[in-house]
Amino acid sequence: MATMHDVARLAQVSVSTVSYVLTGARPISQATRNKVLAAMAELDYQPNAMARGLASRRSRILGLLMPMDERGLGATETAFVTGAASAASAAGYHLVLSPVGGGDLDDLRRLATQRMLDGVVLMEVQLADERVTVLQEAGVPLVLIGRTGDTSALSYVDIDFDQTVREAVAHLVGLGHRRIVYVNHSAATLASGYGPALRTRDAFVAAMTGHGLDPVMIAAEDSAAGGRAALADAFAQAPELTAVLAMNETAIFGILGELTGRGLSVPDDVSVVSMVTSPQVAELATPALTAMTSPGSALGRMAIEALVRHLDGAGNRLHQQLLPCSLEIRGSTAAPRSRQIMGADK
Amino acid sequence: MATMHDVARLAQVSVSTVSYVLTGARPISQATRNKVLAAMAELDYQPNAMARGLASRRSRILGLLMPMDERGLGATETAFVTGAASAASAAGYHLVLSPVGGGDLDDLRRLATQRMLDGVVLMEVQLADERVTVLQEAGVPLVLIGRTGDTSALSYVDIDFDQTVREAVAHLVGLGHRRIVYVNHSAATLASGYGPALRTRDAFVAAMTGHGLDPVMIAAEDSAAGGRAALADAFAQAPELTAVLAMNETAIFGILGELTGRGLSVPDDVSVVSMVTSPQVAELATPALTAMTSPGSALGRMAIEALVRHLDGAGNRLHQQLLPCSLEIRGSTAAPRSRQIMGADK
DNA sequence: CCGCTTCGTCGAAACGTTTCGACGGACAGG
DNA sequence: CCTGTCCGTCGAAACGTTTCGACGAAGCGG
Repeated sequence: MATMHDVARLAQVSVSTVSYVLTGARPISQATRNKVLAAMAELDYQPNAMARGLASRRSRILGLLMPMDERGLGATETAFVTGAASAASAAGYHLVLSPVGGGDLDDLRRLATQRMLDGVVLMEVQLADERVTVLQEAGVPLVLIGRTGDTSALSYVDIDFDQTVREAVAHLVGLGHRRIVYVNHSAATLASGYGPALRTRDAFVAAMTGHGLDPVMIAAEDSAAGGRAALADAFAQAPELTAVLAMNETAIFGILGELTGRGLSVPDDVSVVSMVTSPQVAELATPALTAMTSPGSALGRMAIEALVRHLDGAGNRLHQQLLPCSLEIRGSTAAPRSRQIMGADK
Repeated sequence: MATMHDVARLAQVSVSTVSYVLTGARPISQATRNKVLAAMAELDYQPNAMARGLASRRSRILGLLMPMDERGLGATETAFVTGAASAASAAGYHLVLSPVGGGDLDDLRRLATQRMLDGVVLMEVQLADERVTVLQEAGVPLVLIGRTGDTSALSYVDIDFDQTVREAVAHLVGLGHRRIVYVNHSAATLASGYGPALRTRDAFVAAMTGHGLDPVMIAAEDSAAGGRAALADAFAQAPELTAVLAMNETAIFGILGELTGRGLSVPDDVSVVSMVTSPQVAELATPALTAMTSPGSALGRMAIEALVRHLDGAGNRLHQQLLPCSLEIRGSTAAPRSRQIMGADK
């Protein structure tokens, strides 16, 4: 393990000069720079991260805090992560993921307070999220993916659920559907203040009302069984439904199974649109699902970039940005066959 | 940010005494200890991780390196992670996940060589894995989840594929199945040296031969379409098949879809067993899949424990351990209906 | 009662960087 | 030719711990 001293000795310069070559904090002549670089290469020098962190009071490590429940990470979350990781690496930071479950708030506080993390990106934010409080108290720069209820003092990037839902509904209405059911997450999830569930609910009501239609929403457990039950509910509440819009990526497989079970075909009898879904998951179904694809990797990248800007630049401004999902039409949507449509364009 | 100096001053002891209270490296009288602890509490003291790491030359951070491809993390991988995280936290270490894709070997080398990680657990190991070489050269203690081809000098924990396959086959044979097809990962994956694919292939041949049966294996792409194609292949090679054993968690949905498409019912016409599958995924299908559930969280825990033992204890011994998946019988397996069975017990 | 361990504590030297003040020398303006 | 800037470099002091050697004070066997 060569140290800066070794490099300095070999290059016949002082230690501080080596440091300046590395950090660029002060100008160094090209000649000296080359000597130093040659010495570093010869010794295979690697700076010691701990010493650097201690002296500079910045670790150049960013944390991405992701709750890991037993359900696993969908492709959407994975895209966040890879987008964030490559952005961090481009900015000269390391990104570490920390699997903070619900219980380990203390662990989180310790991590934050030990000055090991320069900044943090928080995933899967609840409308009221204790983690945000803990981190703010610890004075750690913070960017959210998702939003708390009160966003006045927080930087975040999030999906534009409002526009996403509006586009999804517009697609179905454009095809001629009139009776559209929205399958959301479970009632418990809604009650717990899960932002996406709440925001899409409101957006759905708004979008449907805007078209002069009646919004029907069902809450479904995050499981195949939940999806089946939800579809039964849906037919009870709206027997003449011709389209389903589902937020619940897990339940959707149950919905499809139940549809088949009832002898209904997708998309001829019922059209299905899956919200905030990755292409990979959409392709799992038969037929492949028309879906609103989430801008996962872009969100991850933007979150990190905002954080880095906050750390490097003096700028204390908040970064608040929304990105809609993009509609990708696959095989699960079509014009409804039962009733002929009037007034629908195309 | 209070430092040790502040604590020492308040408690009227020397700095080193405070350090000994914290680390337990030398005995401290109960009276002094209490004074120090009181001072720490009063100042809300938190040790600085960087300074500690610099002075002690150990970061108390463990890395879990997981390749993040676009496919996302299944519940199995997630279980690894949570198991590992809780074990690390119990041992007084932090666990950070580093999403190392294929390309960033340099990034990995940097991370390892900057003495930021005390040790590393590697997931999804290939039979010939460059990452292992890089880390060994950097001198970072290493435990694998999975195995390389040559395991002579490596610590690892892995699934006991041999026994897992044997149990799965035994289950089907016990039900009376004779014509069993194994759907593995794709030919490309096999060629790339993906251990689980190769090991299960060999184990399947051995198990079937052991029962005096003919092993039929199909390679399937990791997609629903791949599964459908595989099933077509399977019927071409073994028209009278009554059971499918699938390693490919993604393809299995295509297999099920295709089965339904051909008017065959599960499990009455064809039994299906899914290998190395989490309960969550198994429940997605209709009917829920009989599956070999992977001991994910146990594997993660054991990997970390082995690593910590290696770091803390002087023991330089290798840790090599295999754990089988456990058979969980759900709705997708039953006795074959077409031919009556003779000689099958039960 | 004397020399020997053992126990609890202290002071100081690392650990490997960054960063600040200082200082020659080159260079420009007057 | 003198003075004031700027540029490139140096030396030394942090940064907040751990850890080592030392040293009094007990405790003990003889």
